[in-house]
Amino acid sequence: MSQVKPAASRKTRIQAQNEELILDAALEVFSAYGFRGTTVDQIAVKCGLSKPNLLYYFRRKDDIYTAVLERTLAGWLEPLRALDAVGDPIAELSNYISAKLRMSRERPEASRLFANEILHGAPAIGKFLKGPLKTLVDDKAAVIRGWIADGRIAAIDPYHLIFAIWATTQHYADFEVQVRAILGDKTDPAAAAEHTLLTLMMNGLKPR
Amino acid sequence: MSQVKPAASRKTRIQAQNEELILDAALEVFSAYGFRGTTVDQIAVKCGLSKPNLLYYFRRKDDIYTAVLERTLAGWLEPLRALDAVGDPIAELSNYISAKLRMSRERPEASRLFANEILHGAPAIGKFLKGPLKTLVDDKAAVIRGWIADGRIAAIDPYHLIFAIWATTQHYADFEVQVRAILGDKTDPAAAAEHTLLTLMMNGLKPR
DNA sequence: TCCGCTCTTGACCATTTGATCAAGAATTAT
DNA sequence: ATAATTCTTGATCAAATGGTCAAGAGCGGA
Repeated sequence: MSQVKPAASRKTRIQAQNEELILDAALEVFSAYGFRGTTVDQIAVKCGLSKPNLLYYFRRKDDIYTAVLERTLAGWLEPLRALDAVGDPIAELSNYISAKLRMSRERPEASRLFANEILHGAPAIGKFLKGPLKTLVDDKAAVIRGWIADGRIAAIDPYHLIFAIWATTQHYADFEVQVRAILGDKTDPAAAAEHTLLTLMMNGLKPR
Repeated sequence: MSQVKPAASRKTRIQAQNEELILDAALEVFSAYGFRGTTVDQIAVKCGLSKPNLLYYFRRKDDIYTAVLERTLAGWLEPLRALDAVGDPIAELSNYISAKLRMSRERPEASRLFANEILHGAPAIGKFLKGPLKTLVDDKAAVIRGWIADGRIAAIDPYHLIFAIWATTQHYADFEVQVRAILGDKTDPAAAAEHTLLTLMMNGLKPR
């Protein structure tokens, strides 16, 4: 009786290593094809493991999916968390927009993974949306409302402002093929996008 | 030799009727579950036909999908087409935003269908994006550029302005569950959303 | 009414795919 | 070294699913 729960013991080196391999591959595949559109075998091939081996680490396809979501979720909200009530409103919001645009450019798969999940009714992260996410947004909406009360930015519904920022920034990841189709993938649209969005929103937020 | 191509003859009453039934059902199911996530049987059940009967009208699942896309595509760009170079810029753009928001509210399935298609690389409408859509957007971008040249609105990249409008308005359809999770589905967010977006953008577009 | 065409469906097929399992290979701890 | 544990995989299964087919039911025009 050395241990009450040996099953929950520390992870092996190989375990940690392979789980990371799997989750990296899974993010790519799930974000590209969605949950139903992805086969376990695709993930296995992408990370160089056999299908049964992959299922040794994650018993069900579903487990891989939720694991990827959870791992990605953690960092996703960081920029919003950083929105500081004490800072200058325009600078804070500009920073937030820039950070979100950067994430769209650097981690488009993460954005697409969430987009797909939510688009299909958020079967796996529905509770997260109504819980932690709502809490965070409520919190930051209060911050923005404070700025409005102080007359530092225009009077605008904070929730819809946040939605507008999410929508415009994530658009460049989620709808990338459309953006490329229209802009003709000559230049990286990132710079122009950032300038345009910041101009539009910051100008739009200036107090009356 | 009465007819050279009898195969391409007029549609039967039953044919027209059932094809509509099928496409209506298919829009609902495809928009909710995506292409791979949808089974032919789901569509058949939803419209009350047997699976083989459904496949009598559309030989392959793919055919149903593209038919739905095409039928929906037609009306989708109407609001943008209506953007009139002769009208008042602020009024024209406000109308456009309002129209897009209305579509998000009244036909969210259509929005989600496209969102899913584009999110997954637009395998079925890629050519449409690079062709007709790009042409239309180029055209309207020129209109907006004209307004800017005349000093009637602020100098903003027209393409990214259009993207911003698409993103913010379609967000309410594509990410509906998230919006509801955060707002708590007590009230229809439509009114507040419209007011916020119009304020933000029109204020943001006022000439320097 | 009768004939040809359209429409409908139960049964069936082949493939894909998530998941299992037993047996062997590799690692780790003692 | 060697026993115990962890990893790995070929073979295999059952269910789901896109699609076919032949035969019968229904409809419309002459």
